[in-house]
Amino acid sequence: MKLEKITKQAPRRYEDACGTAHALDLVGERWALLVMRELMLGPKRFGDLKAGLPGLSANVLTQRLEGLEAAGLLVKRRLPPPASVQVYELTDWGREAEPIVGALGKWAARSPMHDPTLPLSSVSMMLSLKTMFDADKAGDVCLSIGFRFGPEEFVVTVADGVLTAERGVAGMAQVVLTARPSDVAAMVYGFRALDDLRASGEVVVEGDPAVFERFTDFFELPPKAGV
Amino acid sequence: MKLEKITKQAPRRYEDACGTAHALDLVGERWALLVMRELMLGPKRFGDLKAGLPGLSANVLTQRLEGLEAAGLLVKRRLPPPASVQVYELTDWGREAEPIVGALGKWAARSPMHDPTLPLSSVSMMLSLKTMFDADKAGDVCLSIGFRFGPEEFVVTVADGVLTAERGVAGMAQVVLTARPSDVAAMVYGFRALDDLRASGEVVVEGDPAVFERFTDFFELPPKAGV
DNA sequence: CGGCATCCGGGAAGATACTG
DNA sequence: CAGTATCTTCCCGGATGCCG
Repeated sequence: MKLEKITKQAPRRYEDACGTAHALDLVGERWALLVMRELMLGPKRFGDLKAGLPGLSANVLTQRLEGLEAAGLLVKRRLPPPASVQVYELTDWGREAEPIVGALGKWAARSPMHDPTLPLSSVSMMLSLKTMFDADKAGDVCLSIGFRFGPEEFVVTVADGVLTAERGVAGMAQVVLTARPSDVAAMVYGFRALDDLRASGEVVVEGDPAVFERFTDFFELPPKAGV
Repeated sequence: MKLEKITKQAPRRYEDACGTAHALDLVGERWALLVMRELMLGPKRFGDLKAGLPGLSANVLTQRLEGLEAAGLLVKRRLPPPASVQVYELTDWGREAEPIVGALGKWAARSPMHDPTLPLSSVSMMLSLKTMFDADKAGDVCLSIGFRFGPEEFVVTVADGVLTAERGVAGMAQVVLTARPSDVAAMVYGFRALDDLRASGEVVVEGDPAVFERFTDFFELPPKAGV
C-alpha cells in the first residue's frame, strides 16, 4: 500500500520575483549547492558524490539529485559500455554557477570562524586553487602539477597568469603529489611545510619539490573580516 | 522557570574546510541571504525587514538576525536621537556579499521556471537594476531617475556607463516615478509599456517620460537555459 | 508598535536498515 | 553499488502573548 504518492505537494518556494530568491528556490536547500560543487569538475556516480560529502545521507542525496534534475541543473546519464554506469552531470547552465560557488568560498574564507584545517574533498581542493589563485603573484611563470588523491587524479597548470585545474593523468605534469586534499591545503595556504609532510610520509613527491614550493607562493588566504 | 537555556546546542554545520561550505554555514539557512539582500541599500528596522520579506515570520527573522550578528555580518545599532530607533546594519564584510547576491540573481534569471511577474521588494528592484544593467547599451548616456515606493525613495543615476542606485530624495532626479516595484520591473524588462501603466493610473510620472523609456533600454533579461 | 519568548503542527533532515 | 523504507529529531512557519 504505497500509493499515497499522489500528493506530490509543490516544494516550498519564496514567492518573490527577485532573482536571488529564485536562486534559493533552485539551490537553497541544504546540501544542494555542495552537490553541484562536487560535479563542477566532471560527472560523478552516486557513491562518489556521497563520499565527497561526509554527513550527507543517501536519502537526502537522492532528493537533491531529483530536485536539481527537475530544475534543469544536472542530468542523469548512463556512461557508454563497457562502463555502463550511471553518473550525474551538470548541464551547461549548472556549470555556469561555478564563479558563484567560487565567489562564495572566497568571501567566506574571511570569516573569523572558518577553519581551513578541516577535511575537504578533492574537488573542493581543486576549485579552491582556481578561486584563490593570484595572477599577479604568478607573473609569467609556467608550470604544471599533478595531484593523486587515491584513485582520483588532477592536473593543474599555470601559464601566462592563468590557472586551469581539470581531471587528467597526474603523471603528465612536471611534479606529482600524492596526498590528502587537506594536506595540500595546509601547504598551499602556509600552515604546514612540504618538507614536514614529506618527512612524516603523508605527502609523496615525484619530481622537483621546488616547483611545487614555487606554486604555493601563488596563493594566500584573504584577511579575516572585522576582528 | 525559563532557565532551560543551557542547552544552546551548536548550530548544524557542514564539517568541511571548503569555503563554499562555510559560506552556507553562515548564510545557508532559509531566509538568511534574503535578509542580507534587504539590508544591502542601508540599515532597516525589524518591521521594515519583515515587510520586505513576505512569508517570513517574526520568530524566524529574530533567529536569522541573531545568527547573522553572531557571524559578524550585521550589527544591531540604535539610531541617534531624535529617532532613537533600533536598526540592523550590514558590516563591511556583509556588504561585500553584494556581488554574490547579484550574481545569484542574474544566474537564476535564466531558469525556465523563474516568474518575473511576482511581487518584489523595493530593495530587490533596485539591486536588480544594478545587476542587469548593460553598460554597452547605455553608451555614454547620462541621466537620473527617482523612484517613490510608498515612503521609500531611491535615486538611480547612469553616467559614463556606470549605474548607481541608492536611497535618496527622488525629487532630485530628472524624472520621478511613483509605482510599485513589480510595475517598474514590468516596464524595465519589457512586459508592460509605460503608457499602459500610466493610463491605468498604476504609475505616475513627474518629468519627461521619454527619459525613463530611454532608461528601460539599458536592461534585458538573459536567455532562458536549456529549453 | 517593536522585539522577543512560547507553544504547536507539518515537513525536511539525519541515521539506520533493507532491497535489487 | 545505487538507491528505498522507516523512524527520529529538528527546523520552519503560524499564532499568541508579554513587555518595553
